[in-house]
This record gives sequence, structure tokens and C-alpha cells, in this order.
Amino acid sequence: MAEKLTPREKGFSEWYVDLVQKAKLADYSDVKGCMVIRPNGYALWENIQRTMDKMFKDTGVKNAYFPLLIPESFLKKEAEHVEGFNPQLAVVTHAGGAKLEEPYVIRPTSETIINRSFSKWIQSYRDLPLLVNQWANVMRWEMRTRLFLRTTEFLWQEGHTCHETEADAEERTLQMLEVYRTFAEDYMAMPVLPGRKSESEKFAGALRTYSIEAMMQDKKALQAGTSHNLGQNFAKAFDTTFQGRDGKVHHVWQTSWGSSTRLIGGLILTHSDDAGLVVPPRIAATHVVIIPIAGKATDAEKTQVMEKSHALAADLRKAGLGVVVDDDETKGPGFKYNEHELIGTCLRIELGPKDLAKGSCVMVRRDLRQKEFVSLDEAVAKAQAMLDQMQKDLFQKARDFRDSHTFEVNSYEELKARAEDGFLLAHWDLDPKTEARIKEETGLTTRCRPFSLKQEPGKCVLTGNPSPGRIVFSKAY
RNA sequence: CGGGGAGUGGCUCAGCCUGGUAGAGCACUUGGUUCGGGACCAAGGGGUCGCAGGUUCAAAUCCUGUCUCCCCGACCA
Repeated sequence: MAEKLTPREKGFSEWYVDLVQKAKLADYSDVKGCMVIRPNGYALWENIQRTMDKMFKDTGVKNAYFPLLIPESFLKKEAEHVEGFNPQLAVVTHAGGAKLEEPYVIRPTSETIINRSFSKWIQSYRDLPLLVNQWANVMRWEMRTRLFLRTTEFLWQEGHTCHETEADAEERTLQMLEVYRTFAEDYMAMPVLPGRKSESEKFAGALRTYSIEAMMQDKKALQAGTSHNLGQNFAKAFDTTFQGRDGKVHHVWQTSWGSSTRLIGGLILTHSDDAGLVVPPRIAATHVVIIPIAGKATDAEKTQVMEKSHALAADLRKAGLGVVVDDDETKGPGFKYNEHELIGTCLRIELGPKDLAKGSCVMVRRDLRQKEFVSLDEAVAKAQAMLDQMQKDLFQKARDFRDSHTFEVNSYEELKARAEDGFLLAHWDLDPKTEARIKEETGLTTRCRPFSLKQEPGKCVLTGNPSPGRIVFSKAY
């Protein structure tokens, strides 16, 4: 007799869609390919935003905002860029009750319109480096969409920088990749491979593209952030120039880098289980739910339980944690346990008359779901310790999973045989035609050529390659 | 655009093969008992069965057309 299949084993994709909707993160909308992000999902986005935004600012980046609509002619100025994005553009042809002389495209990304401004802002090398970021929505008309992972409209951040030299631009490109790597690993507990994209996976208009690649629980890859060295391609198209230290006029060297609401999808697909969402504490909005248990208690006991619950909540909040007290008396405790496991509250504290009598409470980590008795005096310290440990454990678990599904392959036969197994480290140099053929025959795409990054203060340098010369193949989202 | 699947109360679906008074579970309302892992009993409210046409005394059910959504693939973050 076959073992009973868990929801994830029955159909990973169905499990995912179901979870997103049951946890009230997002819904399908009436606009094809667009989703409605519900408050629970948006709270995650706000935390991602807040954390990343601080990291950007720590590197000297400032926020700005540019228009949603881009004159069509702007896109056409950079040849590769139009060619890459043309098929996915939504175009505004009418406005104010009349046909527009020149259509506007809804931004799929903002390199062009931002360069239009940059070319006006920059005169001298003294204006460089110019480091801006915008939090915005963009639209790409994709053939196939998936909640969070690929939607027609999505929220993201796009950073755009200008530099004096190619080396400065390259350094910034890698520095921002490192910011993404740090964010993914330290906050989202999502291990990633930073690396360079192949020629055919490169951003339309870039010199070089780098990305961080994560492995989901179905062994598929997810590109979780990209950083491009744009060279002078857009600078030349938009005449973004400066007078250098040598007195001559030069085109600026540029970078752009982005990450999106896709990260929320990555978070779910990395950590969640059959009971629901699992959110790493450092990115969670609600860390602790306190569930007062007072069903059979006397009124006096009930009052005591409630008072203690709120007092504990206050103490936990003082320690910087997001806390809710679920004192809804119309619902039983079992219902609440399941509910909070579904939405991924990191830590559950049960507090009832029996606990009060002993001066303790019950703590349960969302990922382990095992009860632990904790003295009330130590509750705050213990909660913090458990959350810290949970953060570490989630990362370790995800990394172990990824590493145990990563293989070196030494022949095309081996690559084909292992197509479903995860990340495949191949050691070939590939031309785009071969890459396309491999994709056709196996469904595998190259993800990146990984390397490790080490951040020095203000510097970012390559520090070696864990797998020299290897390129990663896998199925991908 | 190809290949699958689905449209029936707010949600998940049964009923269709073999036409005959529209069903269940969940959710909701009211009352009562419950409450340490998704409580129970009783009484209620709510649907012209995606849309259009056809066959028939009679259509959720059969036929034709059409629309929409989901999953898989091609495109891509």
C-alpha cells in the first residue's frame, strides 16, 4: 500500500496556490495575470521593503520616483533593450479622449526614462557617483503567470547608478548583488548562489548580468534578484555624459539592479510545509501569538489568565517583537493553533490556569511544532532565543536541502539523466545555440556561473569560486 | 498559441452516463451546551446550475455554439 501523500507531494504547484489563498496572502484578480495582494501578503512585502531599503541607504543610495508611462521612442533608443522587452509591453494609445500622437508604454523597467533625467542631472565627474533607487510597480505582459512568482503587474525596487569608470560600475554591480545575497540569506533564510548569467539569460541592454539563484522545495530554481552592469549602452543611447577629471566629455558607466514581490513566492516555496506558511522571524510581521486558554476556568482564573497574557505581550513588545493576543472567545484553542500555523506566526505561547499555577507557559515553534514548557520569568529571553534559533535552523535546513540536491555532471548523458534532480554543475563553456538546444531537449536552463563574494568596507571583491568554471543548470520558475 | 481540466448558494464539491420538484460539507444567523490540537445539538437564511441557441410534454443533465478560469508547455523576474 502506498504511503499517504502530503499535499506538497500530490502537486507542488496546487499546494502552493492553495496555500497563498488560504493564508490570505493574495488572490486572483479580474485583470488577467494580475493579483490582489491582501493585507497578510502586503505585510510581508512591507518588511522586505523596510529591511532592504535600509541596506540600500547604508550603501549611499537614495530613493526617487519616475513616471509610470514611458514615451515609446525612449525604449527604441537602445536596440537590444526594445528587442528584449517589446513582446511584453502594454501600450497606452489613447488619453484625454483622443488618440495620442506618440504612444506611451507602461514601464516594464525604467532604465530609459531614468536615463532621460540622468542626462539632465549630470554635468561633471563631481556629480558622480549618482545612486538612486525607486520602489514602484512595473508591467510585463507574460504569457503565463503564477501568483507572486510571475504576475503581469508586480511591485519591485529598481536601483540605477552612474559612475565615472567601468571598474566603479562593476564594483557597484557586485556590491548590490552582495546586498541581495545578504538579504536573502540573513533575513529570508533562503540560501542563494550568487553568480553570473549566461549571454542568453542576460538583461536586454546590459554588458553583464549577475543574479542570486535559490532552490525551492521542488528542486526548481528561482532567480531572486539581479544586478546588471549596463556599461555605457544606455548612456550612449541617451547621451548621459559628464566632463571628467581630464577635462574631456565621457559617457557614464551604469548599473541597475532589482528585486520584486517574487521574493514572497520564494519565501513560501523555500520554507512552508503542509500545515501552512513558515516565515523566518527576521522577516515576519508577527513573531508571537499568545493564546489564553480559559475555557473551563473560573471567572477569577479567566481574569488572571487574560491579565497575564496581556502583560506578557507588553513585555515581548518591549523586547521588539511583533505580538498578538488571540483572546477571541468564540473560537477554541485548537482552531487558533491551526489558524496561526496556516498564516505562519513564528512562535505560539499557550497560557492557561494550569500554567499560571506552575508559573510557566507553553511555547511552540512554528517550524518544529513541539511543545516546550517555559517559566514565565524567562519567557521573554526564551522567546527571543527560540526565534534566533529558528532563524538559523530554517537557513540550515534549506541549505542542506539545496546541497543534497546539487550534483556535478560530466557528460551530456549525465545531465539528461539528472534533469529532475536539482542543481547540476556542468563544466562547459556554452554558446547560446547549444544552450537553446539543451533547453529544448531537457527543459534545463542555465542559472548562473556561481562565485562567492566577500564584502570589505566599501569594497566588493571576488574571493574565489567554490566550483571552478562550473555553470549551474536546473529547471526554473 | 498548443495540450489537459473545470464552471451548480460566500467556499469546496456531488448530481450529468440513463432528462422528471436543485443537494451535501464548510461558512453565515438564532438559541443552548462546549473550550489544553480545527466542538456539538436544534432551528433558520441563501442558488433561474457560466452565457446563447436547439431537441423535448419536460434540460443542471442531451446537441451546437460561445465566454471565462485553473493546471502543463512555449515567453520571462
